[in-house]
Amino acid sequence: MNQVARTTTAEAEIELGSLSGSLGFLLRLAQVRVFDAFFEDLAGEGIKPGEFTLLWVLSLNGSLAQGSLARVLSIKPAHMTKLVSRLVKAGLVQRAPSREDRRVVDLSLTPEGTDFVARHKPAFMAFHTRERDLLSPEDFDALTGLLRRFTGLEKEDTCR
Amino acid sequence: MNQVARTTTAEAEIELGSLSGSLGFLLRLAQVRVFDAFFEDLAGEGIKPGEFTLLWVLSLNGSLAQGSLARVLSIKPAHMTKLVSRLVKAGLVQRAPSREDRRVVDLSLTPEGTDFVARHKPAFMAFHTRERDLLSPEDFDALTGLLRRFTGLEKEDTCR
DNA sequence: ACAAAATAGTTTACGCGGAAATGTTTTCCA
DNA sequence: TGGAAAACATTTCCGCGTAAACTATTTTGT
Repeated sequence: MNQVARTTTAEAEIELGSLSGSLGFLLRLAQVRVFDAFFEDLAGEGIKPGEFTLLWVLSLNGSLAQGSLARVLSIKPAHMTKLVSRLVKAGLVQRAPSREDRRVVDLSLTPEGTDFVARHKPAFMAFHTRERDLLSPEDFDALTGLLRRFTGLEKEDTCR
Repeated sequence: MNQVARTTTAEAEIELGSLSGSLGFLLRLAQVRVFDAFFEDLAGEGIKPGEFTLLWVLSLNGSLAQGSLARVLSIKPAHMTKLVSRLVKAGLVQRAPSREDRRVVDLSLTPEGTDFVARHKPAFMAFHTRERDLLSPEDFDALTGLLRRFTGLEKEDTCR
């Protein structure tokens, strides 16, 4: 677990120099913090962030090519194979060779996978609202907005 | 047919649902992006972010207890031991049992370590300025400011 | 048409990072 | 004071994630 800074006197005064303005360093610290919050909430559920994200996106899109999903989630192909294999073994996801291009593998949820997502959706949404509580509402919106722009996810208008 | 008819063109329109507002998801994407930028710049230098961060902080503080350094950088003790061992083996860092408390290990740079940091400081600073170019200046400052507050690194007020 | 290049996914081998258990030293307090 | 509890580092074991090499398909160039 992440120790709450039992800040001995010297520890608070450690000089970080330009590190404290480094985006990479700050992003890492922030991610560690969110990760801790995730497991505080969902430790007992047997869910891991990456796995549930994959199931979630599949549940929203029905069926997707494995490669497309990998690119959208910034998951490398090698890792994707293992991630999907785990979920297939768990009976939540099924692979099917695409009929249009026999190189690609189409992924979709099994009935069990659909049920799994439905069962855990409340905890997932609860975590999102809990994320918000780590900052003031306006700071949270500002932060996610900047991150969306930074990551190129600024697709604000859904096809309308 | 529905949205899946053509997976190649559908990639930009994959539905992410509440994921696109999830802080954890966005932080992960952002970190991947910064990580890529780091290796674009410093691939040939044989530097890895975590290792150089450790050397950097040591160079600014002279000597630190291993545990303090771990807490400040949010590195788990188990990982810290391995990280330090690598740097000791590389001749850049030296361990010394603390005189005051023989449980703690004090870390400091070797002369070679000091020289290493000095040699690579320009590339390190260049990467920081390059990080800034991934966003507009005001967005960058806003983002890092919010992250500092979020991570509890709010060392002082960002005089408003 | 057909060899060369490109693309999708898998396999293999390895490094990063963490949890739990261990050994040692220090602190606490009865 | 002496023994239990805590703190620090390390070791062992395991999962996450990537790079590089490989197989199988499709596309492309001539």
